[in-house]
Amino acid sequence: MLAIGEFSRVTHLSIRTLRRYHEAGLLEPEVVDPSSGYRYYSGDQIPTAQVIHRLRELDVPLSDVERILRSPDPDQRAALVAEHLQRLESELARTRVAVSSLRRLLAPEPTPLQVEVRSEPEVVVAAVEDDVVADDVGAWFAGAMAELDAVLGPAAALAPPGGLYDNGLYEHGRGRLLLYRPAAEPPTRGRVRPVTLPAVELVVTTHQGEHDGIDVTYGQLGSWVVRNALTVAGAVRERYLVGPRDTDDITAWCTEIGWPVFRVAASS
Amino acid sequence: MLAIGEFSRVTHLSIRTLRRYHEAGLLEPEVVDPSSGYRYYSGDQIPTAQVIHRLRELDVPLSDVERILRSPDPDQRAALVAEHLQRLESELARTRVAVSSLRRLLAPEPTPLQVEVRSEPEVVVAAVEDDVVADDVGAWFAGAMAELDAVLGPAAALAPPGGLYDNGLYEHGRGRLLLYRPAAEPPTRGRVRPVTLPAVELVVTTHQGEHDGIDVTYGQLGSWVVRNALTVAGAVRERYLVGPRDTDDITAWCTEIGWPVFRVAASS
DNA sequence: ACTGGAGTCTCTCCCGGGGGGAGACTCCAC
DNA sequence: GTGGAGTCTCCCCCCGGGAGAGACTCCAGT
Repeated sequence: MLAIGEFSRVTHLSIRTLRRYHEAGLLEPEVVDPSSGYRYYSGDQIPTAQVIHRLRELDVPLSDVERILRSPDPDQRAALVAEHLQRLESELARTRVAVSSLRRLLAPEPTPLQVEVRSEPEVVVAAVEDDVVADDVGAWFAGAMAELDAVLGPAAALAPPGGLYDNGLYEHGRGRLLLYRPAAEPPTRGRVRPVTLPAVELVVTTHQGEHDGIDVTYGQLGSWVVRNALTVAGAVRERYLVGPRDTDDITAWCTEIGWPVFRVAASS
Repeated sequence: MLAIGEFSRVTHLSIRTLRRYHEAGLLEPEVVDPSSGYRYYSGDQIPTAQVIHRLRELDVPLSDVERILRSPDPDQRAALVAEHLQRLESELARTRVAVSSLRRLLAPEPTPLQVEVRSEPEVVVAAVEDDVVADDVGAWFAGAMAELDAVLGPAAALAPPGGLYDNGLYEHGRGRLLLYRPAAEPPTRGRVRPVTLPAVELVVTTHQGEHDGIDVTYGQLGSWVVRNALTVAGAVRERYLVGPRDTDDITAWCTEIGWPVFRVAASS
């Protein structure tokens, strides 16, 4: 039996942290003296403590650490760990994107922007629509696109798919998302419905390359809108002119961004 | 001039976050209506907001973001950013270490441990000693070793260097560190002083490979100590038998860990 | 048996970087 | 002039820890 101080020395976890892990039910001391409240750990708990330590170093939340420790099956445990390693990997990808677009932002000469103003007529499309939290956009998008493709079939590549992004998504972190594909006679199946996109006046530009860096382009388009004394009205529209379904060359991807505005007199 | 909502839409920063950035002095609105408190941003602030966004995605603390934005010289700015990228890289290294030792921990068959009990005589060494916070151990170690080498000269590789690690370092995150090199006549220069290491009874094992995974070995040694009903007494000792000064092959590194104990009757 | 010091307990407060929501005020178009 | 959208401030919550106060407990030495 080890008192908390000794256990701390052996595991390199601070006394405070050990107490917190006890409180969280993550690492219960083998014995707790009911009168004094002293915690006593057994030597067998050292490996467990170290696993927790490692997982925390990987920024695995305590709740997930608990799930991993509680799962009796080693295979299942390995799967949970692998899941987190995957999360780390996607974070790494995110970091890479941030670095590259930071470079782009700090570049002395900003890329000039091709902006066009266009009247978009009302159109009926096959769409999937949901209220989504900002963090889930990626997953939702993949699912919605898959469902659209499943319902419409892959043949209908006549016109590129697109999406509408409710502004609440950026302002409050959640909002309505709509993903659509043009279709002659939009069916109703699963989450797919016919939806009428209203006619709008759009300020349009295109974003080249990886989709993650797109908010830089959003910002440039926003600057343009401000300089031209316009006001944004309604959900942003994106159209995926060239995307993962078309090519594996990420740099060739091309996304059109359309911002609805009020009363456009003339384009520049 | 953009109200906060519009600015949020353009920059993809949430309204709340923009308010916080204002409060933190990071991104002051161009105009704040003194009567209503309404914030109004100019289009020129969009790039700044996006730079902040990117830096935050790289987990740069707000205080450092501010320093980066405030530094007028682009070169200096680039240097600050590069500094953070380096931090990211070292974090990545830390992650890799955690992953590998997690694998080691979850391995079904733990490596058997060679443990030895040894009486260490009193010895006088050339040492650097300081109170150090846990996070600074790496930097302190590098500095102290460099100073020892500078004072003693590289020739004195007769016996490997070593260190004493106060237990408070693990229990409370800070404590006394001592790094030494054996020397016939320890000089007094800079931070280097002659220090007498007291005689102790040591439970000793060795750790192969990268130093970062060493706490797993600490744990194994701790288990051994517990199983053999011993009590830890005093600061842990490490000796760097093979280290970065000897070889670039990290897997060949070899660190001896010695834990002082009370009253050892027999070894196992 | 007593005592002192080290060890441990619980408690509250703090940090950073956000999110949630209440309740009041303001802006603007009709 | 009015309603609804937009915005304000204020307070509480989240995580995973760290800091410190004040009281209690353990244990070795006398």
